[in-house]
Amino acid sequence: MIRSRDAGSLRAADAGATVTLAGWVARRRDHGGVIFVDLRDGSGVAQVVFREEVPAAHALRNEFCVAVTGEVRRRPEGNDNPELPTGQIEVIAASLTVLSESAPLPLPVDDHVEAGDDIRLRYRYLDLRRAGPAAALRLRSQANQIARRVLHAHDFVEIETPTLTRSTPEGARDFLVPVRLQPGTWYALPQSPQLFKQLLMVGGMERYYQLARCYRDEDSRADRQPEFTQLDVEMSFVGEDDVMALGEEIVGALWRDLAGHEIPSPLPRITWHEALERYGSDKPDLRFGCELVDLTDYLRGTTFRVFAGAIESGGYVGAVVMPGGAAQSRKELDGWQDWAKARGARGLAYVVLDAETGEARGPVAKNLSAEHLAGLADAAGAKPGDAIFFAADEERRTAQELLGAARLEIGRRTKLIDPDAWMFCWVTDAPMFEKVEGVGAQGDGWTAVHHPFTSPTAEWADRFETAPDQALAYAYDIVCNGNEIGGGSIRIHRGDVQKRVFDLLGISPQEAADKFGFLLEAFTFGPPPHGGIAFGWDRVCMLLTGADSIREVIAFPKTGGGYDPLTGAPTPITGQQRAEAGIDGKPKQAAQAPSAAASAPGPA
RNA sequence: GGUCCUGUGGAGCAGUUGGAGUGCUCGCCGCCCUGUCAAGGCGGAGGUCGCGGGUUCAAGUCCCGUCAGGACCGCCA
Repeated sequence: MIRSRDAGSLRAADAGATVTLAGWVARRRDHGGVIFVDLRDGSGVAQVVFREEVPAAHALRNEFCVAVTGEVRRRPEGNDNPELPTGQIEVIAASLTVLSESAPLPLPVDDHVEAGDDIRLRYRYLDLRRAGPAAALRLRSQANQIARRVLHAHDFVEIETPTLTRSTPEGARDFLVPVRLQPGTWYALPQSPQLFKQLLMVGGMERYYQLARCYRDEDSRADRQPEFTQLDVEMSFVGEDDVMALGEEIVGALWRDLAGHEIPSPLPRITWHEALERYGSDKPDLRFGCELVDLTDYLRGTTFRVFAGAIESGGYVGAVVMPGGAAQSRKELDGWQDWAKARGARGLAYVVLDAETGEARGPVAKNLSAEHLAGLADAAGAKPGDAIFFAADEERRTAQELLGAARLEIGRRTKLIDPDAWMFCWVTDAPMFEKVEGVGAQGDGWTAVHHPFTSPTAEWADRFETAPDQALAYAYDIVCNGNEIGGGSIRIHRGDVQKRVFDLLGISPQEAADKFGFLLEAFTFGPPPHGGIAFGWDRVCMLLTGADSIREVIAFPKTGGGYDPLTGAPTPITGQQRAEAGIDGKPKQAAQAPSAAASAPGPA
């Protein structure tokens, strides 16, 4: 080793020791006759003192990579720096080796300066020399270890699955890879290891996990990248409660060790329908109240057309209260209309309650009857001085989600959200199916909310076809502070049930065989009941580090356009690459699952 | 595909009603400086105001387009 000690590990007890440190010049203070250099390595920072014996120190510049040998000394009286763990000591340099020089920096390596995202990503390796970004990656490493510790304690087996594979049934766009050896054919990068982990259950591995890289070709968000990581888990011979208990154990260990927070056990559970009713979201933020109020019955009979139209068509009118919202200016209240329109709503009706008299005012108030206005505050749970926002739609969920978004915005604007709080819950009993609008000749159909291998609940197993819009699944999401950090389900392991699900989804036996024949075939050989969960590992690490984007916990993230400013990927290819890659080749035969002919789904 | 915000020496920002590339902090270069710790002092270099077009006597500033980054909707568990 070039160094004998880590700079950040030095303490007063080390005084008198001769050490060799190696690291970077974080900062220098050149006084002419004496030069102080903050030497930074992976462990921290220590002050090195250069005097006339080491004149080369004058030439040091920021981020030069150096090795220094010298004696650790207690700092002179009054010169301690209580800000630094190493602030009681300094190293008196006897010799200096410049291991490599640094060009002038394109961005400051300085914890006090926040550079723009593009320049940080372009020079991510310099960004990572800063304490914050470095700590984020180190925390992620610890999170990985904690998860592995918990899972290995339960005899889980870490297994890698292919990334050059077939399309998986998650429903997003695939990234495709051309195959040179079979021109005209393509691998898909996995959107998750879903099918492989189920095959591993058929294979008797019983308990599988993997920190799996997943790929989805959809637009980025602060919490979405085209490639991301899941902690993927699957278990055999279990029910929902078993999977959720394990999930809680993992989350509990993470937050205990990395956030110093003890989560309640068991975590609260809320059904998917209740989450929408109360919070207007399938990933409710429980850090504050302001729950939605269903006013459909209360306002029945109103002549206000916006509400009456929704009610008469069997829809929903609801409200959310903004505490103190009556104090908003007309401009602010108009701003809510723009806010609502920006998310595709026609507007956001509101009533403000006079802070003194409680009288309801605002454009909507004129349209409501005296009786409806008189009881409105009580019905909505509002006080004088509050504002009440309404949403009405013939689709219950549409109106509720608008109110849910308004609720979050209220929480932010009125600072009702405690930034230090951790509020977890499970959202259970998700619907199995969601209606899809008919395309062309096809009428309306159904699509799987989770994926087509998700098991109906026992209650619905025999009759989900009778009311697909109401059928419930053994599917569960774990939510933290309004972020979905994981989700899973119990899978279908019976061929007859799987066939009925495909029938409802409009997937023909031929199509099922083409896409998933290998899985269906596997399920003819005694598949165990099984289920699992996958955590959005980037999001988990983002929350644990307090970052507001998963980019902060990814070593080399991409920009919103899928561009990597560091490597310049993606790039065009040469004509030769194109020819070799087989992109333009014609496949010899239509790609089929190997078992397509043998295993049209039938009773297992 | 859509909406919004941002783009000004290497970094982060300010730039008023349209009136000279003006300013601040840091960095960079040179000189000085023996106890600093986001050291200090003096001097200096460094600019296609993202790019293109338009309005105007005059554009960093107003308008249109475009590119890049960010946030969001659609999309995506």
